[in-house]
Amino acid sequence: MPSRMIVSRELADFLKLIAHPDRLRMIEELRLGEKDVTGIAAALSLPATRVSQHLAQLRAHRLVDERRAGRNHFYRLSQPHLAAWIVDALQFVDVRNRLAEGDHIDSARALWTAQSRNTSH
Amino acid sequence: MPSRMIVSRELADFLKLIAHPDRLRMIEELRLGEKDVTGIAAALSLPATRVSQHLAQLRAHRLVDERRAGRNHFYRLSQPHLAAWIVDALQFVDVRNRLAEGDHIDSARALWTAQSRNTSH
DNA sequence: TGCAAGCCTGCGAAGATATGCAGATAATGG
DNA sequence: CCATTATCTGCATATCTTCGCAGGCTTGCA
Repeated sequence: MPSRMIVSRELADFLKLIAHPDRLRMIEELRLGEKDVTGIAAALSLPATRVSQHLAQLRAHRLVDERRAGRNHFYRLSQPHLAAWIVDALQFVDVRNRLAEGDHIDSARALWTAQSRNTSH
Repeated sequence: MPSRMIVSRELADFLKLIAHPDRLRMIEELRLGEKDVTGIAAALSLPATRVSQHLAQLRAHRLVDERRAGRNHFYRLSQPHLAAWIVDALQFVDVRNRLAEGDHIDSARALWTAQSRNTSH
């Protein structure tokens, strides 16, 4: 049983799970703490249905924990370090784009690295 | 222009690019140095055509560098640190699987972390 | 020059993903 | 109870990915 094949499949599933612009932004949105579905949707200007569907996927893979309070469902990262690990990936994104499109990446790194809450997405 | 949207798209593209079992194994295979297409295919027991197609994708995003010597094309990671960053992701793969399926993940981490060359894939 | 080895690309079928919409469930406040 | 708010799920369509196969290009060598 080639364990490397099994693990590479699991790893690929995990990477596919987070390899979506909305889900990446959602993960970074939860970086500093929990937030409910409507709050996430509003912060990212996405339809709540879509956010809920993405959350279902993250939930299925145990990437987020859910807490219900009244009719609101609050989500948080089950492993907060995930957000930092993702930001680390920015160093690998195509260098051509970085040079061509200016400092989008650096500014996003700054936004996603900042400790304080802000509203610019 | 919300730079966060732009970056999350680029980041998602990058993650999608590596989110494939074959490509993950190829990246780890190149961890310790360059290898030609046939060598990679043999090491991973994959058809050479498939390896070539995967390499074309990695090449298009500048994740690998190519060196031609005679009829052989040797590839290497353009950013060797990428392999280590990927191994770091193992900490995030679903904990249920880790508990249920034994230590596949730990054994793969050991294999992929080892400094010496070996032939067990 | 001709043939084989090593790679690459184009193409099409099969499979996987994304996403809006409609409908369902659950909690809250009259 | 009934309406409303917040969220979830099922479904159909559109879109993207994967992967084998056929064919093409280049280099090495007889």
